[in-house]
Amino acid sequence: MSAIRHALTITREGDFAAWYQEVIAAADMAEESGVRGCMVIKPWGYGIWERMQRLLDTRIKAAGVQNAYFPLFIPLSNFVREAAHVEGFAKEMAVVTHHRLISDGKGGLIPDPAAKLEEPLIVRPTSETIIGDAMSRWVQSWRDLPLLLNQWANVVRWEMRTRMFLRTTEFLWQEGHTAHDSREDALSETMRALEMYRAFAEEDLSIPVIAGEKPENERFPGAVGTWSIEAMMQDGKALQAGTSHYLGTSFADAANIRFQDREGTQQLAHTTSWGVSTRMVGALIMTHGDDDGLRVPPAIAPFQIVILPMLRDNDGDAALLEYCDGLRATLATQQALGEPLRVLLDKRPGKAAQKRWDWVRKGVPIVVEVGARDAEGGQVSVLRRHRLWREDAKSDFEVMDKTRFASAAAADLTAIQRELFEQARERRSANLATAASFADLEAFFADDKRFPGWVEVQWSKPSGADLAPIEARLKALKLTFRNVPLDAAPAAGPCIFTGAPAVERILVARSY
RNA sequence: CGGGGAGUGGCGCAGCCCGGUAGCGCAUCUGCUUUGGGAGCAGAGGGUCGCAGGUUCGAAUCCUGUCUCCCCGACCA
Repeated sequence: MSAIRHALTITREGDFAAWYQEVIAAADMAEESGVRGCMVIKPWGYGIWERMQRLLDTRIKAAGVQNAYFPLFIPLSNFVREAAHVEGFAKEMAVVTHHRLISDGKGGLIPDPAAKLEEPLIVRPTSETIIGDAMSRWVQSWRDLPLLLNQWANVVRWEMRTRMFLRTTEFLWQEGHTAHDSREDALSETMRALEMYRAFAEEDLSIPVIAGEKPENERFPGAVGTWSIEAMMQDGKALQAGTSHYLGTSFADAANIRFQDREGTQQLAHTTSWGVSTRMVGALIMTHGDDDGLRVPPAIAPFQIVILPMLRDNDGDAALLEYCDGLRATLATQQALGEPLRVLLDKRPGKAAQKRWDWVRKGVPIVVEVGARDAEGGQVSVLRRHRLWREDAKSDFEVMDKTRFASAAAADLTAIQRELFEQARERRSANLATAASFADLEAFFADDKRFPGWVEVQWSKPSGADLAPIEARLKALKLTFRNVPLDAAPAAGPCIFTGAPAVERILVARSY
């Protein structure tokens, strides 16, 4: 092999946005649907989402949260009750106004004026209000609390600008909604969900994240406090990958979620909500993808190992397949990362080389090629996706004893899971800086060619009208506040914006 | 929603300015030869040119409207 011939035509370095789209197409994850901002999620993309669902759902249930399902449609009057919430979502709402179509006389269909709804229904952009409505009926006594619910659902937000997986008009997510008898308990649940997301991102997806509190201007509409996990993409931008909100009592007030406490007095419940969406798939692509396509961490790979027989369309194929199936059966009895190995024996007709590159682009962690020579020698040729092209080209395949491979596979996958995390974490560490002054911050982001990492600054945390000018100064640099890391060092010295004594350290970055 | 770009077989594109009944590469199918780092040759199939109107003898091409995608802003999981 002379020159490296990458599986994609666009590199991350060349055009990151175009590269992102090429990965989605090349890994066969999703495609446009013809409806504005809506995508068809194809089996490989959906398979990854299903793995995310399974692992996160396990964590959710382990915390004592129960799944339920609430309607897609929310009566307008129900939605309208929490003022700040409405203000935040009103401009991106899909509305159902009719329940029947009639012919327009020209071969088309139009809404039937006679079938206009008494009250419009909105398509949920999030379910605080309708779940709050149910909670108001389900919560009567302090004994009914905490009420811990979650739903897996689709939601619709009519965003101006869409990008596959990152911001689609319709997206899939889970939304946790809980009600508690005290602020402390609700806050504790908010933080529990945040920590759950951190562990999910880092342990299951190998995506390093920084968990912290959002500043006031980045809060969820109607929330008292919003926390997020932020991940650094390979172009240096930040992606908010999950959020957890403490909603105080305002949503309970709007939905009338009240309970009688131990003393017999009526109290408003304290509620929380928290969510993670299909945006995580985008985070996965931009964290682990390379110039050969996607790389999927073993914990969420629909297939962790693909066995690829080098079929020759001759009499030897039967024996080769038998050899491969033996390997598959051996692997299937083993466990890695707490679950049985997911192994595919790719028997499809077609050229083996073509199939190999298909799996490379999809990012299967381990591709095991088995040819006649391997079978005769009791061997296999192992390609580890995350190390492709890393060394001299010939060594991408490791020829090893079949039995030895089978017995080491589980540990191998566990190691890959960790290595992907380490690679991403090292990249992030190398691009995290601090700025002692606003001038430093400006200087850091002045060079557009430079990799735009994240910068931690100290600030005095002004609010309301005092926060707006700071936001504007950041916006001029295309920057936003990300969050105040939970583990940030204490502030000391002046605020870089106001010069007043700083109260905390906050991350600033370009973002999606 | 503003500013720019683009929609032509599955994918990537040419043709459009200067209207005359659609072409190239890849992919697919067939045959032969190949076969362990993306095979070669030969042949074949596949498109009402995003959609709707209009102009014209005739529209992928000109005009109007509209939908969708991409980039830059404003909005956001």
